[in-house]
Amino acid sequence: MTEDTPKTARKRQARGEKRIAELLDAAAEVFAEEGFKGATTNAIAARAGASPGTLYQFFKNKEAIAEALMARYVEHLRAAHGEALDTSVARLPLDRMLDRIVDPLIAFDRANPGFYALLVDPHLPAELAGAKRPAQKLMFERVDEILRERAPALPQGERRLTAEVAVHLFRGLLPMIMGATEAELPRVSAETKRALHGYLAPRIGAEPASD
Amino acid sequence: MTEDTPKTARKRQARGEKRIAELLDAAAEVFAEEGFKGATTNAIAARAGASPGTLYQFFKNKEAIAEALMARYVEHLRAAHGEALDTSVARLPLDRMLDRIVDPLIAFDRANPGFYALLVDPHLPAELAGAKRPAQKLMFERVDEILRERAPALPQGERRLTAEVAVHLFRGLLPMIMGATEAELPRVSAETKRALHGYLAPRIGAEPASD
Amino acid sequence: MTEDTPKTARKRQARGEKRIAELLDAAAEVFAEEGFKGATTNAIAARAGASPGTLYQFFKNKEAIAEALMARYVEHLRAAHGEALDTSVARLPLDRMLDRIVDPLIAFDRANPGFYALLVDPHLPAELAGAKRPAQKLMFERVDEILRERAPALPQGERRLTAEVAVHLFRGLLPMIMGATEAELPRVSAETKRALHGYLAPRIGAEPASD
Amino acid sequence: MTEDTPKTARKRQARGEKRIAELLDAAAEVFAEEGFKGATTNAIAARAGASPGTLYQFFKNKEAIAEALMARYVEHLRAAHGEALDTSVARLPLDRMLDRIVDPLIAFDRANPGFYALLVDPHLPAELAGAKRPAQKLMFERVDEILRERAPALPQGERRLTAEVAVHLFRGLLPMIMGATEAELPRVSAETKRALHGYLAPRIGAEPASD
DNA sequence: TATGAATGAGTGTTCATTCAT
DNA sequence: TATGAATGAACACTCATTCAT
Repeated sequence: MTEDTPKTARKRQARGEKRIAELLDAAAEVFAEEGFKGATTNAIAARAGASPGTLYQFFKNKEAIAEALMARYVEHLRAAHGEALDTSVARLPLDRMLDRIVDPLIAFDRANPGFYALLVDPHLPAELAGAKRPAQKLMFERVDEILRERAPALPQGERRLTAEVAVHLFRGLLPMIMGATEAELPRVSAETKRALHGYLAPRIGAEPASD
Repeated sequence: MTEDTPKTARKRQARGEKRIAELLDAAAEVFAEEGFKGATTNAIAARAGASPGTLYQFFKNKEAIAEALMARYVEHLRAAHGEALDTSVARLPLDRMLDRIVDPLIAFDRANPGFYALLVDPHLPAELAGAKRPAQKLMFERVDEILRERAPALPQGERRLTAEVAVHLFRGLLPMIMGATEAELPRVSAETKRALHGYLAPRIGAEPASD
Repeated sequence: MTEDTPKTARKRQARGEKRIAELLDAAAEVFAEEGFKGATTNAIAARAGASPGTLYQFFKNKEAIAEALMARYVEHLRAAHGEALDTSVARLPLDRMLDRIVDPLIAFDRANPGFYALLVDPHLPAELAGAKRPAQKLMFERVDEILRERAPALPQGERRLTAEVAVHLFRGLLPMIMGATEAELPRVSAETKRALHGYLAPRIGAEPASD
Repeated sequence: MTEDTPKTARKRQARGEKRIAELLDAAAEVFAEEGFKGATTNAIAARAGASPGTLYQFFKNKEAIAEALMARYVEHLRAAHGEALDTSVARLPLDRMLDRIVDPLIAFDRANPGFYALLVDPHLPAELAGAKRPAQKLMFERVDEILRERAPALPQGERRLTAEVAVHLFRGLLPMIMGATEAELPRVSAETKRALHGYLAPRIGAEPASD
């Protein structure tokens, strides 16, 4: 019998995906600690309790690991603050809206320091730089979409710039967010929202447009 | 005469310092392109038209190069927006004040991409991480000082937090600032100031306190 | 099965240990020819038909190679003139006793020029200097033990000094021993024993004490 | 005036020789501490308060330094226990003879650890190995000469072997001699003589042949 | 004569990746 | 699928030696 029975195949695939998940978890830790360049494929494999050979059974090379990891992050991000949210959020007062957007983002970033490590690294190899795009795009597009919903009169160019700047402002505060203790977090979180509020209010108003 | 004549000694020293400057220039370029970890001491030496041996005649190791480079940046920064500026700036309307602070900073960062590369890298070796401190401190303290001048009533804790957040907001926009073409720059610059204005105005007022 | 079958594991381990042995053999040769400092890790790897990477898979650094080599020598030495010998040897007439001790030592040293190279080098790095200790101690203690058996009346201090001097006398002749052709060896060997006999006889007698 | 006046020339030469002496002193120290391979020409120059360039003004290369140093040692050795000594010494009782030979040698070696460092190093570059020859030859020939004087009946072959072995026995004890504190020295010295006495007495007699 | 910057081949070591099992 | 030994091109750094001044 050279073919697997379906059951065996499924089991094998399941095992493979578990391995992949373990390897990505390990990679996230090592990237978070050492950065992409500083991370060693051997260290990643070891952290996952696997051998280098096993690592390369699942990933073509180091870049591919980071790509897959980024892809997983994007997926999680998308799942977390799902599509549904968007429209409703745009109708809230600005401060409530920011609560709804910023809090889960902060939670996600703090829960996933590997995400931050990759996102923030300005010297990823060219191929990988592309892999951050989806994450950045995801955040940018979510914000852009909300802005469109919220301020339909805003010209597209200005809206896109606003969205991009807003994302970058948040990114700028990430080091503080990541470095804060649990006790310090509320203040940092409040400042984050204050900053975004200060930037956005003049453009989109503190209150949603009345219909 | 076993001692150099002063003239000879001075010439030698001048040559040495010129070499150091060339090496730091080269290092700045390579760090900007590849990041600290990605930069190769051989590449730095080659870029400076020197041999690896020469590089190590002046710098103990790779970290020392980055440290010296950072020190030079800090010195330049300090020279550029000298002490004198501070007090006067605090009495301007907020938007004028931001012009006076933000424009030279943007100019400096764009002129010194190596500075940005080191400042932003979250995975520098421990020894080097300390070398960024003075630069960060310089920026933070300048802002803090201005805030104190501008809003003496602001409690210290809040003031320090505000200063730190402001610096981080600026840093967050640096990727856009660095990546902008000369044509795009005015818009990016304007957005930068808008963001800082939005964040600071509620705390320190758009107009200076009347005496 | 995520575990190796015992057989596979054993085979892999066997391969590893064979490699280690090959690398140590190569190291012994290169150390013998060039001394520790003069030996190149690349040369050692090449001599073993391996790549530098392989060498470093098994040894942390150059020192560790020499340490492992020394440990192997000590082990062989211990195995060669095993414990059993000691007591019996002490009851022989001095010249017969020296035959029993000196001949295998000469054979060992000539068979292991790398041992000599490390033992004799007075400028090993500090860590490594400690690794010679066991070998020196082994030889010293064997002699000390024999002396105690042979001349129980000899005060400990004198006995220890005698043992140490005897070992050094032998070591002093090692260059002649190592450099001798097979044809010259008997004369060198005879002189070695004569020298030791001349030094030891006055202290412990040419004949064993009669019970 | 393109020619130096004799006085100037002499002064210059004197200065040159002083420099050479300083450089050799420095070299002796560094060789003693680090061995020949471990010594750095830069370290030697620095220790002498000179620049590398100056060092190479006087010595063709690192080997030449060691050669010159060895030559100086040989000269000093020769001066210390001058020719005159020989004949008289051979007529003394063996223990008195050994006092006369061994004590100054011990003193010389302890005073010149650089000598020991070079003499003992088995891995000097080929060219340099030759430079030790004169020192070894000096010691060997002195002993050989004394033996001839003392025991004219001894066949040449045996005599030469005896001389060589005696020199090696002494060399073997050098590590103890060099490492001994001033307080320990008398015991070590006594053992040295005892060992040589034990080896030599059977061949040349404890008392000089009566005329 | 003296300096010290300059050189560049070479050292120990690392690490992404491959391969035999 | 998994292992871990094997590879070899790089890398940071050194040092004997040369050269411009």
